Amino acid sequence: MGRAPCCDKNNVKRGPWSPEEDAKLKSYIEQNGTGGNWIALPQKIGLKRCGKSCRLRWLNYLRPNIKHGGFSEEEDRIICSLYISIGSRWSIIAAQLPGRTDNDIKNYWNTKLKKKLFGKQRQKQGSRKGKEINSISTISNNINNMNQNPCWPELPIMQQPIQFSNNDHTSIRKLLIKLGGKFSENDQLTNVVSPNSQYPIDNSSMQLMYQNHINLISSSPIDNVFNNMTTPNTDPYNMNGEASNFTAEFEHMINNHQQKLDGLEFLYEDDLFIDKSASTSGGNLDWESMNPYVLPLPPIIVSNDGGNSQQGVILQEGALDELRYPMAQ
DNA sequence: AACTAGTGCAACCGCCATATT
DNA sequence: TAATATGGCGGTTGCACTAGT
Repeated sequence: MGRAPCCDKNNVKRGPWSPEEDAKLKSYIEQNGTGGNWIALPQKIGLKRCGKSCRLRWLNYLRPNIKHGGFSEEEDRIICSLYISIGSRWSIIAAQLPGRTDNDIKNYWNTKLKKKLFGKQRQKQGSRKGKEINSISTISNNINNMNQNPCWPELPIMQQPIQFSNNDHTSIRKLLIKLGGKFSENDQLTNVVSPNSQYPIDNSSMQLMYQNHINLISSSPIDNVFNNMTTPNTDPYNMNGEASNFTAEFEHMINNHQQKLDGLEFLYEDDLFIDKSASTSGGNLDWESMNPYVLPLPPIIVSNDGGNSQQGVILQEGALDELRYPMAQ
């Protein structure tokens, strides 16, 4: 038993919007707002459209300050780095790109960026001995698998925001809540302390940690982003174990989630840096020991008192593991 | 000129989360 | 508290357009 449809599909118009419909919807919302009820809106203004369709049309096309097409190199970098970090959370990615809609970014990724990155990789692949990638569908299947079973630990908290302002953490907040977290009263990501209390951290530290990661990608031409993931690196870790090397992150991802990477061999050729044997022999590396090499693990409070005593991001018990080891869920 | 394959994008679908009754 | 309505999101589809043959 499915749910009743939100509208009578036989009595609503579908397909492309006419300029008249656009004008009706736009002028009504500009004058009256949405009224908080999209479903009722089309009847109010005499449109034979589903409320959801109206909402989509407004958000993706009619809303003021929408940018279409013409993605800049900088936007490319941001999209790629966030996609690599958090996967296909288009709404969160869109929140970092003013004027862009999630739909636009999704389309742009699916039609251009993905091919730009993975297509290049494919070209490289073709010139190598050994494994073959025969078709674009193999690649897209691989990407789909990655989406469904994200291979890397999800660390969205520190990685997402381009700017760590005090008043705009909406998307991060939503994601955290999705992951089981909750916010303290003042609703700010400040004064966050790790469970082991070794990293008291403030906003600027968070900013720095995040930028270390994001800059690794965003400082390079976009075409090099993927190369950074797979090109052998003679010094994958720096001596301080700082979280500044994307290759290390990728290695970690592969080492810890080998079983999830079936079919992704094109990402890690035999002659690359990865010691696969070490990864499959039951030696799941502990996150804490790996972490200094990989990514700045966001310090998180595990709440034992319902989150009343401290400011910051407070995760319910169990949510921490889900955050750190999503594959185990 | 006609056909085919590829591309880009708007719109739809279905699921899940949240709000309301 | 359960049922229902609505919002929001990511995945997918359909179609117009373009390029290649």
